[in-house]
Amino acid sequence: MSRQMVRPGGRSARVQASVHTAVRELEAEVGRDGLTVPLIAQRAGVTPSTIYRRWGDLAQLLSDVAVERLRPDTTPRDHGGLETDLTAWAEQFLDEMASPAGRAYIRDALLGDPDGSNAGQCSAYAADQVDVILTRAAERGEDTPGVETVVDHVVAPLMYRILFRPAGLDSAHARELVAGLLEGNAAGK
Amino acid sequence: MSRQMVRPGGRSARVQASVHTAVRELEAEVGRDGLTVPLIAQRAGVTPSTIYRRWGDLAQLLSDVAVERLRPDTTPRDHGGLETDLTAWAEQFLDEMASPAGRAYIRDALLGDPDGSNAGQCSAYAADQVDVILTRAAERGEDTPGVETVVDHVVAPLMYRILFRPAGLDSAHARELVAGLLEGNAAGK
DNA sequence: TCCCCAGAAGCAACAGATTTGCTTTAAGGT
DNA sequence: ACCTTAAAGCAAATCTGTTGCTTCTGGGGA
Repeated sequence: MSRQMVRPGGRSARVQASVHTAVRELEAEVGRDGLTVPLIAQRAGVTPSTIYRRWGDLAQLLSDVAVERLRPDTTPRDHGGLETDLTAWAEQFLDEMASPAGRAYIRDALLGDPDGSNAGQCSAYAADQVDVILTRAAERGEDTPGVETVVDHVVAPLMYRILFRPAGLDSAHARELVAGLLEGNAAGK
Repeated sequence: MSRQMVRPGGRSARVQASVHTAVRELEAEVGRDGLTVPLIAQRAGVTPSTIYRRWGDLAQLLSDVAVERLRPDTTPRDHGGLETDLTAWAEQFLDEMASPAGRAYIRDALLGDPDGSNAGQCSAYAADQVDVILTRAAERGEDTPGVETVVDHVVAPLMYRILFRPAGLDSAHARELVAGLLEGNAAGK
């Protein structure tokens, strides 16, 4: 389980917040590679051992912060039709995730994640967004594929290329994936 | 570039070999999390600074070792038909990659890989295997999709789930992906 | 063949990161 | 208001990474 929910209202929460803030500020100031636990602790007004005890190590702390930053901040825009909605969403997803910053967050999220829960969270974010789009389409009466199908045929290929083949990845490919999905089998699962 | 090819015949090569061996042995003895650079150095009969200078840090060393272990050791078996070949390959791929050990190697390969070359190598291994299968099918006169299509619709979904959604992943899903690919559009790209 | 050079490895001292036992603080429940 | 307990602070001990300098090794040229 992520270390997010720890006595939501007390000192722990304050510490957690100040540590997360310190990470974000320092990342901007000294860069991703300049981050160290003692440095973060100092900025957060906390002792290093607090961080070590709560997060284990820098990797897990960064993983937590990365997941936060990967949380979508808006609901997918409604363009009036499934294909346009999905295409626009996929393009934006790719844009955000394939950027150097996005890649770094994904890596951090995966890296400090012994049990896979943070990675699962990221995947859930994407699945939720897709679900919103599909539900909307279904309400319009459109014939929609299942969330799993979209994840397999759109989200996964994009993420795979982001992680394993940094080159040759553009929004045209995102559009093709969506198009291929909808023409082939609009009624998957 | 991977740190593999360094003066293939001299002392460097011996050091590299003994370090890699030490990593594999120790991983078996103390477990993935018990590994440290000094420990590996001692076992390899080398000073820690040698490792730090050549590999930078533990993550990058592990990444190198992981890529080695992810290299397929056999050519995909020939079952006489595209669908059977692909299905069998996908099931085996999933088996190997989704195991705890496989997941750990993939993570290691991805994480200690600043420039993405090790990840690219892993992806290339899979693509090569798929290519062998497709080429064989084409020679039989079968109608085959392109390698990219197979990577997008079979390899990527499997890898995505392995990394982001450890649960609910079985060979049935691998079979479905292959079936979906071949029924939908046998002549992709 | 012998000698020289460049690239690696060894060594050792150092800086800083991590771990840990114990003490102190403060949320949350009664 | 009091108790319980999880979490934070503190400080000493330990271990990991870093660095300057020396020594070794193997390949190439005279």
